[in-house]
Amino acid sequence: MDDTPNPRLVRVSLADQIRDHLTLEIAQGRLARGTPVRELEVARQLGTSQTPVREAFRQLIAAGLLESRIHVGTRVRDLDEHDLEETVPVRAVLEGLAGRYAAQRRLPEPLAEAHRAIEEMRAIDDDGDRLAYAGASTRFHRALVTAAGNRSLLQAWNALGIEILTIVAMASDTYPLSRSTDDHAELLRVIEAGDPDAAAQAMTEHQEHYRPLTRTSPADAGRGDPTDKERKHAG
Amino acid sequence: MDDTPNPRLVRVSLADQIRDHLTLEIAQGRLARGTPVRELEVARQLGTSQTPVREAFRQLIAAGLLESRIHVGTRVRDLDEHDLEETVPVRAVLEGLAGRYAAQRRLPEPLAEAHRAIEEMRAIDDDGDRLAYAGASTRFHRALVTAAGNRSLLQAWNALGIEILTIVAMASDTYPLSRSTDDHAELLRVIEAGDPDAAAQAMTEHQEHYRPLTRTSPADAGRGDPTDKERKHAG
DNA sequence: GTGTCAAGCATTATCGATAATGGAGCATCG
DNA sequence: CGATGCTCCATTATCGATAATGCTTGACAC
Repeated sequence: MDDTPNPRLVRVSLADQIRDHLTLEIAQGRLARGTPVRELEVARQLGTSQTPVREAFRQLIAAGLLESRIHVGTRVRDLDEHDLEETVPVRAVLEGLAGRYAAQRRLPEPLAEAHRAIEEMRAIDDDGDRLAYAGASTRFHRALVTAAGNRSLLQAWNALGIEILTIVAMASDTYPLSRSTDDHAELLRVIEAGDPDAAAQAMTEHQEHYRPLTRTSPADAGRGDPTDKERKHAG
Repeated sequence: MDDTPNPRLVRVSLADQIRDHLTLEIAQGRLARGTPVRELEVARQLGTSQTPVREAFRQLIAAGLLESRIHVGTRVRDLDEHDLEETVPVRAVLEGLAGRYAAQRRLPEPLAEAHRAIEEMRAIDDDGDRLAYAGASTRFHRALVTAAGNRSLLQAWNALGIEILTIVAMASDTYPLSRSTDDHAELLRVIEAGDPDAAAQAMTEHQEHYRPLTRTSPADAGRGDPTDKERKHAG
């Protein structure tokens, strides 16, 4: 029923592998924005048939990394800082809600998974594998959203395609990893302390860390984004 | 780029038709909870091949209406009141955020679409086609979320599978339609008035209307759901 | 010069068939 | 008797091929 099972146990389908492959191609710039991607062409390159490629495309379209017009073609979406930043207020309200529930319920399994993710983060140096770090970070956040024990919440959060956005963001930025790990550990501590209001606030404010990460052009700073105002309402 | 294009213009794929067909079968009780549904069997019944059925299954799994175990089988998920009620706080925070943005931006197109949806609602009597009403209601809410002008927000909201849940909920309940239409019209009025705080609050509180709709067993009332507390934080 | 139409083309959408997988039940071993 | 391994079966996952569609281009009429 959980549509995001433990990746260490499942994740065998060709579709998922193809999705991850394309994600990396895009994140690391080998597939430029606007480039057309054709199902059959990708299938040929990767030695599969069209079917799993098609499923991968669907996932990437849902995540906003590709765009497609019916019977015309699919291409790499022009994903800019604005797109990444747009997710911040949405994550803020969703994860704020998740923090509140998580602190109330403190489900052992997801919290244990969050701890494991942090261990994984700690094992990566500041100049270590940023890609692996992105994966651990995503796993941490997903664990906390899972800890809320609300299926719909997880569903909405999953739809944001955080893995993919995190990979895209981390592929180009240089946020200090060790500090990020400390931030995450603190977050988990607050949740485990069990104060829902504090947890909600901490989770919401944590999103602030991701904002500068997605802002590479100073021009973006002045845009009239109502996020800050929203944030105080989000938890 | 909008992954929810105007249904009056597109919506031709077999996959979507199959998805809607199965949704109705489930909502109207012809497919009971726990019933196994097989890709090839559905394909045979509907006179298509496995491929579009497969895509429909994916959508329904994402929406929580089906559940599937790899290489084992897919069946109708046991969707109870709790599942429906679970979506309420998530919708509350998302639509609260949407209301805030919508009031700030007041994008003409989505708001016009919201007005059209209300006209469609008004055209349906209290004892009219509840299914058509469910569609109009969903279109209204989607229009408002679209009016927020935040792609990620729409993405997360879409993932909740509101169409489907609304159909499921309305298939069995008897909420007075005319009153519901008035509620929606008032919501739109507040947004068009342009006060972000008021709009956010109105949207969030509107979810309260859906709560009793999903509560058929009094036993649910006492469950320790933190939603009420959350609501005041959600906008 | 501009609008309209049709044919060709690129691409996705769908199809029917085959391969691969996990589970259930039976036989066998300890 | 209980545990273990094997075989068969149901079902999904994948495949290769074909059908259908929307766009583009160029001819042609006005």
